[in-house]
Amino acid sequence: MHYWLMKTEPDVFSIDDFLTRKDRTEGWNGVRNFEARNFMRDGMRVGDLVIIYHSNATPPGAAGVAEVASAAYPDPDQFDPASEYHDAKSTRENPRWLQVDVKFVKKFDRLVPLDEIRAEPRFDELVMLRRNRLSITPLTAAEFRVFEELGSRRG
DNA sequence: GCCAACGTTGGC
DNA sequence: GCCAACGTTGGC
Repeated sequence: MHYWLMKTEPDVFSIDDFLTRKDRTEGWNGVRNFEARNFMRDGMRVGDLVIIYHSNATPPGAAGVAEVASAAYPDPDQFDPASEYHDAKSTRENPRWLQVDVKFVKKFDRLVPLDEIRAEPRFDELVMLRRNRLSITPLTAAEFRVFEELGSRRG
């Protein structure tokens, strides 16, 4: 079992949007960074747990939990010339970009804001804080539990 | 292989 | 909207 943090802009896809999808599952398309792709391809397994993080939001922060629901497979948008995610260098024989399916588990009782993530000593080694802009990062089991603790704090 | 230009991310 | 960080591209 591995743990991950995946960023999403809530204006595009938020934790609440899982509830509008079939099986509360979303294909995590649009990842266009090789390191993030490699995490999906080489690291993720069905059942891994994922913190869903809202970026470009007010405030930004951790919004809930999801789980990996498929192995990595080619992101279809890369083959679509009309898509903003189209990649002319990608072929169906040798696709560059992958996605996984991600299934809703729960929304936190409250958003855990970035300020609080930064201030938390148990997040001193958090890869998301150390690696600017990387949209998929690994978590330790301990870090995952801290997110759950902070997200379930009452009022 | 170097590195400057360019594009994107994402907090503010 | 600004801009720092930093990954990618392409000329050489």
